[in-house]
Amino acid sequence: MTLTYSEEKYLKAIFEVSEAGNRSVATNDIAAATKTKPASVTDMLRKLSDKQMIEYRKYYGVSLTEEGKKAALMTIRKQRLWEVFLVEKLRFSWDEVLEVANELEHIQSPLMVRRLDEYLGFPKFDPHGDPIPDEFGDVKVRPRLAIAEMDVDSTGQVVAVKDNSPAFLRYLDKIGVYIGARIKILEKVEFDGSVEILVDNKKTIFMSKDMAVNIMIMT
Amino acid sequence: MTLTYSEEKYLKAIFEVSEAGNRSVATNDIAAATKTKPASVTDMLRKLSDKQMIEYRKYYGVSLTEEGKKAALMTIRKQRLWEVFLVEKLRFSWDEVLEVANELEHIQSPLMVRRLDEYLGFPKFDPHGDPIPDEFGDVKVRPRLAIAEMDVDSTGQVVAVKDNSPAFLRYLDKIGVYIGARIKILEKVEFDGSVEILVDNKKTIFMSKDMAVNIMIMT
DNA sequence: ATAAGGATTTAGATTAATCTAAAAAATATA
DNA sequence: TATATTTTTTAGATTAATCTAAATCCTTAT
Ligand SMILES: [Mn+2]
Ligand SMILES: [Mn+2]
Ligand SMILES: [Mn+2]
Ligand SMILES: [Mn+2]
Repeated sequence: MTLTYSEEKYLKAIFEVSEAGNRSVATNDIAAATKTKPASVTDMLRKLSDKQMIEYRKYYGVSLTEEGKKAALMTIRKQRLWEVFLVEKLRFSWDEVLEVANELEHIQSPLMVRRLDEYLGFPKFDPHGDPIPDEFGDVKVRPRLAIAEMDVDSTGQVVAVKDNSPAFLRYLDKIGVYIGARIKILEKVEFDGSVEILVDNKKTIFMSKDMAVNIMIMT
Repeated sequence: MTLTYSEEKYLKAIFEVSEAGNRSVATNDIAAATKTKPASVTDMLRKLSDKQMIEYRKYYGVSLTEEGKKAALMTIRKQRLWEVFLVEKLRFSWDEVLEVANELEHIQSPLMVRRLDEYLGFPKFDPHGDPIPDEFGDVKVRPRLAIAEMDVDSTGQVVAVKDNSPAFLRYLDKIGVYIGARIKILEKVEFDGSVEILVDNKKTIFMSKDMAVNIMIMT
C-alpha cells in the first residue's frame, strides 16, 4: 500500500495522539496535531479508512489498524534516524532537528533507511530520548517517570523529553538539563506542583509543573 | 521567493535542457525532461514567468532569469551533494542514487546543506563526475571531451558520464569503465562512429557511438 | 427528558498540478 | 507563396489537499 505525504502525516499524528491518551482518537485532536481543520481531518479519515489504515466509525473517533500502526511506526523510525543523523553527523542541536526531520521522514527508500541505520550504528534512541522502532516496527520501551511524578529525595537520570519545542529544549540547555543528567528531587510544592531539583549533584534548579511533566526519568 | 516542489523540478529541467542545447528551451523538451505533457508545461511556464524565474514569450520558448538560474543551481547543488552522501557514506553505487537524490534535493534547510557540504569535505564533483555548484551557484568547469570526439591514439582519464541511467552505469561497471579510468583510443570506425579503446592499459573494449558520446574524458 | 453546547460531518469552494482534446500559431515543404 | 506538418497554447476536466460555513449528531447539565 502506497501512502501520500499527507496520509503519512495523518497516520503519524494519530499514532502520537493515541500514545499520549487513549486508543480512540478524536477528530479535533488530529486537527490540532496536524495543524489542519476538523473538516479536513474528516476527509482524510475517509481516505485512510478506505485504505484500511484506520478503524473509523463516524462521530466516534478512530484507531489504527495493524497496517496503519506499522506505517506510522515506519515514518517515526525514519524521523528519529534522521534526527540522530542531523545531531551526530551534522552537528545540529536537539532543538534544530524537528522541522527538517519532519520532511526527511517522507523520503521513500528502504535501502537508504537500512543503510542509514547501519551507518549510525543502529541507534536505539533519538536525540530527545525517544526510542527508534526497528525495521519490523518493534519499539524498545523503558519504564520511565516524569519528574512531576517522582517522590522527594528520589534520584535518577534524564532519559527523554516529552515536549520537543525549540523553546522548551533551549531552556533546558540554559538550565543545564540534558539526556543523561543525574537529578534528585529536593522539594515538591504541593500548591502548584512545581519542584526543586538537584542536577548532577551540583546545581539546584526550580521548575514549574509544566516543565516537570515533560522531563522523563529512569531510576 | 519560495518555490514549490514542482516549480523546482521544472526550473532544474529547464536548466539541464539549456545546458545540453541552446539557451532558448522548447516546451516539448521540458515536457520530455519532466515526464509531463506540453500542456502542463505551458501552465507551469506562466507561473514561473509570474515569479520572474524565466523569460517567456508565447510560442518562442523560455530562458532562465538570473534568479531562475540561481534557483536551478541550488537544487542541482543539493542533488549532487546528496549523491555524494549516498555513495560515500551509505555505500550506494552510482546507479542507485538518482531517484533518491531527486527527492532529497527538495528538502529546504540552508543549515543542513551547508553542514552536509562540510561533512562531506566540500566535494567538487558528484559520483557521475558532474561539478557541484558552490553556495553562490558558481560551478567549476573542466574542459572535457566525449570519447567520440577524441582522435585515434590520444589518451586521457574518464572524468564524467553524461547519461545517468542505471542501465548505462551498470554496463560501464561491467566493462570496467569508471571515473578516473585511463583510456586510450585504439581505433575509430568511420562507418558507425563506434570505437575501440584500451582501459587502464590492460583491457581492450569496443563500444558503440551511443556509448562513446556519453563518456567524458580529460586529457 | 430536554435543551444547550461542543464535536463532527457535510456542502460547497479554492488552489496546485496534472491530463486530453481542440484550436491556434509557427515552421517546413511543395 | 500556399499548404501541410509540427509545436504550442487554450479549454475544459480531474484529483489531492485544504478551507469556511452550515447542518447534524453526541453528551452533559439542568
Ligand atoms: Mn512530516
Ligand atoms: Mn525526536
Ligand atoms: Mn526532483
Ligand atoms: Mn550526478
